[in-house]
Formats: sequence, C-alpha cells, structure tokens
Amino acid sequence: MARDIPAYNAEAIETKWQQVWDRESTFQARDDSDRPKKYVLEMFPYPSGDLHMGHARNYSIGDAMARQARMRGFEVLHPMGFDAFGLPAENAAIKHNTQAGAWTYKNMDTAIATMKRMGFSYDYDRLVRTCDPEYYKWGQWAFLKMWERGLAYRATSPVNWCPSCNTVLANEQVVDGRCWRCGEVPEKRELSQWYLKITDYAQELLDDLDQLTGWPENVKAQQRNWIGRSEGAEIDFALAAEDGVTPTDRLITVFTTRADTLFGVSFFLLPPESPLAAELVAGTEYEAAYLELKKSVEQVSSVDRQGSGREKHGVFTGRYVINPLTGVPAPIWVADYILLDYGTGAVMGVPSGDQRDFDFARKYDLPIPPIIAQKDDPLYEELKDERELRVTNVDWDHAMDAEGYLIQSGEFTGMKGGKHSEAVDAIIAHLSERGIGRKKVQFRLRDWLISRQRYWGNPIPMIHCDCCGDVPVPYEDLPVRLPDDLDLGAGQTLAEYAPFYETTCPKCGKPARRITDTMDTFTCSSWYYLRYCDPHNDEAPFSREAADHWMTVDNYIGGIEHAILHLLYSRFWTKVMRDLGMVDFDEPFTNLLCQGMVKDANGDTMSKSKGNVVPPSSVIGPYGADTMRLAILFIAPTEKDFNWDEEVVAGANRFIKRAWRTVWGLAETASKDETLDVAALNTEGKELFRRMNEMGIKCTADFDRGQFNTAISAVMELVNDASGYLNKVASADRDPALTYAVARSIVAMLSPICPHWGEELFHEALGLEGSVYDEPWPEFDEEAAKASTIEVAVQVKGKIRARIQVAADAPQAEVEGAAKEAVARFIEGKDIKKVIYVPGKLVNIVAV
RNA sequence: GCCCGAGUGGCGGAAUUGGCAGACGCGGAGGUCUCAAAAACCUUUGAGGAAACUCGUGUGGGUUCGAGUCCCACCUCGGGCACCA
Repeated sequence: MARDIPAYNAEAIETKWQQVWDRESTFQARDDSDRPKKYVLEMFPYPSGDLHMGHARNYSIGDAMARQARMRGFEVLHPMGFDAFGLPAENAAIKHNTQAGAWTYKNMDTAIATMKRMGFSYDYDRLVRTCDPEYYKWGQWAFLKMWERGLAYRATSPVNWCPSCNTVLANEQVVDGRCWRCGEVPEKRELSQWYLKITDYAQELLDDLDQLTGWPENVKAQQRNWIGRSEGAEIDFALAAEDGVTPTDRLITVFTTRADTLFGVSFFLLPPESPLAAELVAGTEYEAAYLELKKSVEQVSSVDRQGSGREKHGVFTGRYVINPLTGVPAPIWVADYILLDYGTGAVMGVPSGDQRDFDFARKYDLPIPPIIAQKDDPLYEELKDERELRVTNVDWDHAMDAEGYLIQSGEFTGMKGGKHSEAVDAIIAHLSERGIGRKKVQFRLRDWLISRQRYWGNPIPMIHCDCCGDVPVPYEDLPVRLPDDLDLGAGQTLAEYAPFYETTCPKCGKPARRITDTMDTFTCSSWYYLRYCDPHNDEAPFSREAADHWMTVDNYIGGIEHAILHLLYSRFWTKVMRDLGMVDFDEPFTNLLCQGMVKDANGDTMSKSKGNVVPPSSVIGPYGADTMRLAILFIAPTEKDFNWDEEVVAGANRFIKRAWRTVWGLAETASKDETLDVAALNTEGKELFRRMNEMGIKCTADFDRGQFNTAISAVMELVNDASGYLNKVASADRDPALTYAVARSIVAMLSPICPHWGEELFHEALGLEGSVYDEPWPEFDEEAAKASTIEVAVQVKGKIRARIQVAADAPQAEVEGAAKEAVARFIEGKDIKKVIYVPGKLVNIVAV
C-alpha cells in the first residue's frame, strides 16, 4: 500500500521534538540507574551574547557522543552551565549603566534558548551558573580550605597589571606579552596579591601527564613546556669584600643546569630589579649607571623585552664574587637578560658555554675562557691535560658546542660535559660534599595569581584586621555575597563600596575591612565539572558519593585555547580536592578532545570586528538544526580547523532529505513483526542486508573513535544502497523484515547527529513507541557483512595486473590458480619465486 | 634555539595492523524529466595515453614480494615554549 511521503519540514519536527524532550525530561541523568555511567562534557561557555559557530561545533560533537552513548546502554551525564563571572559583563554594565548580573542572566537565557533550538540533550536540571551564590559559596569554601593548608597566601611581588582591564593578570593570562583578553601590554607593578600554590604540585602535574593516554599529544606537550622542569644545581658563591679578593661570609646562590662549566665562569650576573644589586652599588661611583639601566628596563614593555635576539645591556657593580671551586674572583654585573623570578635570581656567567653570556662578554669585553671542546678540535689537543686556566680568552664568533670534553677544569679535566653529563654529576657531588652546592630541580611554573581588582567575580573570603592581620571569613558566614547595587556606571568598585567592605574582625571583634579583590574566573571553572555530579547540594560543594559515582569525565570536549589555562588549573584543583579527601582520583578528565576552529570561507578567524561572523541562527533558519549539526560534523575531522562553506550545508541538507525519503520508501513495505530470513531474500535483498551489516559495523566503530565524518559517510553509503534497492526492486518483491531492519538501522545511526529527524522517523515512518534514545543501538553481524564473492587483486612483483572474482571461501590453491591464469601473459616463461596470498585481499606473484 | 603536529585529486577529506590510494561529500561534465527553469534522478570525473599501459600521497634515499603507512636525511606549513641560566 503506497503512502505519500511527507515533505521534510525541519522547523516543524524540530519544534515538536524539542517540546517532547522538555516535557518528558528525556535527558535527565539518574543517579540511581543500574546502567554503567558515562560522563560527557563540553567546556561551558562564557555568556557574552548568543552562541557562535565554535560553540555550535563543540556542542554538536558532545551531543552526538552523549546521545550515542545513551543508545549504547550507558546512563549518560551530559550537563551544561555558564562560566558567568568575568570582565565583559562588568564592562557592558558600566557602558549601559546597568548591573552586571542582569546582563549576564539575559545572555544566559538567550544561550539556553539557542541550545534548545539546536536540540542538545542536556540535563537542564543540573544547570550550573558560576555567578549564583549557591555555586560561588563553594569556591570560597575551597579557598578557605587551601588557606588552612598553606596553599593560598598573600605576597607582594612584581605582577602584570593590565591598564585597560584595571586588574592584575596571572602569568598564564599574559600571552605573547599581552593581556589574553584585551591585547593591551601589561605593566609590571609591585603589589600585594593573592596566590594559589600550584607550584607545590608542579612535579605531580608533570608526572601525571603520562597517565593521560586519552589526551592529545600536543596538549600534554604544551603543559610540559609550561611547567618547564629543569634539573640542575644551586651553587654558593661568596661575596668578596671591597678589595675584590677576600671572601666574606655572605653567600650568593645561583641556579645552573651546567655545573660542569663552573671553571669557565668569568663574571657574575644579577637582574636590574635585584635588591642586592641596588645595595651593592648604593653610594658608589657605579650607582648612577645602574639606576639608568634599571630605569630603561622599566620602560621597555614585556613584548619588547622578550626574545633571545634582543641586544643585551649591562653595568658593572664594582664588586666581585669568589668562584667556590677555583677561588678566582668574578666581577658582578647587572644585566637586563637576567630574570628576577626564575631560579635564585642570580646567574653565573660562562661565555664559552652559553650563547647569551658569550654575546654579553663580547659586548663588554669580558674574558672567554675555553673549558669544553670536541676531541677533533685543536684546542682539545692543546689543553686536554691542562688543569689550570692557562688560556683565558679565545677569538670565536660563537659559544662552544653544548657538549664536549672538559679542558682546563681542575680534577674534572677530560670528563665528558654537557647537560646531564658525568661532569655535571661529578661536580655537583664534589660541591655537595663541601656544602657549597646541591642538586636542585627548578620549574618554570609560577604560583597562580588569583586576585583581581574587579567587581564581577567571586569575592575572596578574607578580612584584614589591623590587629590580627589576614583573617579568614568563618565557614558559617559563607557565602560572602557580591552586592548587586554598586554604581558601576559611575565607576564604583568594591573597594569604594562601604556596605561591602565594612565589617568586624571574626577574631578580635574590632572594626575591620573585607578583602575587596575577587578571584580569577578560572577558579570558578576549575571545579564546575564536580558540581554537576551533585548540583543542588547545600551542605558541601558535592558529595563524595556523587563524585565517586559520576567522575571522572569520560569525554571532555573543548577548544585548544585552554590547553594550558583551564586544563592545568582544573588538574591542580582536582589534586587539591583529592588531598582534602573529597575525591579519590588524580585526574579529572580521562579523554580529551580539542575541536578545531571554525573559520570563515577564506580561512580567517571569525570576529565581530572583521564582520565575517556566521551566526548559527543564519543556518538554523533556512535549513534547520539537524542539517547544521550534520554539516558541522561531516565537513572535517573534529580536531581540525575548517573553513565555513555554505555548499557543505546545502549538501548536508540534500542528504538529510534523501535519507528522509529513503526511510519513508523502506517503511512503505516494512514490518517490525516479521522475522528476517536471509536465505529467502532475493539477490538484491541479500546484498542490501550484507551492506547494512558492513556499514553498521563501520559506523559503530567510527562513533566509538569519535570520528563522525566517516561515521556519516558510512550511513550515506547505506542510504545510497537502500535507495538503489528501492529503485531496482518492485515494492511487491521487497522483504518486509529487511526493509524494516535497514530503515531502523539508518534511523538509529543518524539519530545521534540529527536527533529530531531521527525521532520523527522512528515514530512516524516506523510507527515505534517511546524515544529512539531509549532503544538500544542496533546489532550488526560480522559474518553477515562478508560477501560470498570477493574481488582479489592480482599483483606480479607488487604491480597490479588483474582483478579476479573468487568465492569468499575458495581455498588458497584455487585462488592462486585463478590468479596465475589471469596474469598468464605477465609471468609466461618466468620463474615463480614466491606467491604471497593475503586472504580476501590480494595475490602477489613474484616472478623473475 | 627547544618541543609537538601536519603535508594525499580542482576543494573538504578516506584508507583501523605494511596489502587494490582517492571511500563519502562538494565542485565539474553529460543526460532524463520540463515550454523553460528549479528540485529530483541517472552516468561520468587523479594525470597522461586511441589503446596496451605509464605516472601518481611534500623532496631525496632505504627496508620489503609489496610503503600514504616503517627507517634515514631534507623541504614547507601550523602550533606551543623561549634572554628560564
């Protein structure tokens, strides 16, 4: 009985199913389910207006995973929320003279509407907004726990101050010398700020990267770079008295990875900001030059100061240190290429072993004593047995090779030198014995500066009392609420808003002042994935039971821009929670997928200022959400960037409509109640059945790998075959069980990607009840996917000369016989050395 | 300078363990239907060649019966770190 195939009306069916899912709470994650759990998570957005294409891609990937996992029998936790604190809200409020909260909540509503319009299967009952007091209370709680453990502290040091954002920044937020948010070049300011002691976890954050086998290599590499572990030694140099030769009791310690070059020290270096340098030159003839250098460094921006190509500047201090091994004095210089906050803030200058020191020595005419050489170097021949420093200068144009053999190096002469060499070990051992040096591991990672001089953030729950110092807010007083009636339009800040900062000291009861800094928004996003496990808990940030049940995140999906920032902070936060006994795992995210960027048709990043933004609504409108999701997942592998291409969307729409017609066409004869008897099928039916299994297996495997573009192409192939079957086989000759099975498979396999399309066909074309997402993923049979006749390629010495059809179960001898026959003219009169047979694939005849 | 990736048709891309390179889609060409167009459907589409066949996965070598895939050297592009001692 022929039915008219209804037209595919995306808007109508999408609206219909979105309402059904909402009403039925189809995607609620049940804590008490018997099914195995799966936690699929996309990085939550900052609500700065409506969602853009990057979000659409991110969430389409996650949603396809979550929906497919549900069909594969998992109880899926797939939550969503908002990283709602942050500067853009505050700036918008200042500009429009309103409240940051109002702006933020409005944007979140807009974003939620778009998420629903895209058909994302979130459990909206678990929505987390970081600006809700119910949430940020527990961020304050965590801060206090860290304070108790000495992991949160206040310190005064030079920090990056962004003059446009009017706040300090973390090291991680200075990208290429500029503010990550606004691009302004930050100034260095000496300020009292709040830190989290992420450096306590540096080694573990590095080591545990090896556990993360489900993370992309480049993200792990970036984190390793950022943590920046160096093995080396600290070595104590004695400051010389003013005569320049007599050692004093005062020690200045350096950090070096090249203890083997200690005999080559010809000067000693301090950074311009060094208090010691200022002290040494105070009141001397060298002071004026020193102050001038210091001033010039302060005027150079962080952008200009970085880079190894920059010309170096330095001044002599008039003082010396004594080399602890040789007893030789080395002049102390101040140089602008030395960093105050790495190592000990003092460096030994070895011009023959380090290019930077070499450049410096050349410029200021300091000696370059050679202490390491290759065996084929004439210098090696000359000095290989020389223990004393006889040659004190050389005429090179470049520092020496990093590795070689020590010369003129006392008892260590002749040893192999270089990073991690025997000479390094020997010299460190020697220094340790004498108590003037020790092994030392140095990290590039600095503590996380979390205080921000901004309003729209989570208040630091501390009170400053003139008598008692910094006093924590008692737990029972949490949360410290952010007031919502500041006059932001007039530029009022928390520090100027007495109702907020006026308080009494919890310890002594005297009037005291609240800390008016708020926490970096990255503190809020460092644990939101834990809150989703137990979002309504008002006794604790989350229960141990809930965390044990849902964590870890099985699939975490987001942009590569968080490779260091968010992902490093979250790893740190998790380890702190573990040490507090809140969780029992070391790493929060088991598998990480970093999706590529969506660029415009020319390959440029989309941005409002360039005016090349393609809003998701412009695609949903004409084509529907399902088409958009399909196009986004099909156009490229998830981790690659792609350029927006309207033709791909049109193609996806063409396919979705063709698949729609094909399923309806199959449904015409389909019956879910008949049993499929493969043997009874006609030739076309048998082949379609085989292809269904073949493509089903391929599609399933591709879903498991998160490779959606090829999963879709497998469905396309099956749709092509099914449509060919409908063309060739008259409806009376179609098998009802087969057409049902094929239609059901197509619907199931496309449902994670085109969910409304899937539900509609599941109900209307196939006449089934319930949700397609409560139905199991179809089973496919490996045996049934095998063809009875297969094509085998026949090679002669590796070159394809023929293709033959053989029965799938034909014995090897038969296949080889047929192969030889097929390529007879290529092997005629030749000697067959060997025949290689790869079953089902090829025969290679080696004939000479 | 150090550390990660990646180079395949006109384009996006596929090839799961060393086994038929170019699946699937876009674009192109031809056709059916139509007064015409759109839509849809069918055929075709790596290059050269009439064909046999030859060439072909950044370049040059190597291993192998057989290499996009493994090894060596190099080139180009993208990304991270970087005056970090």
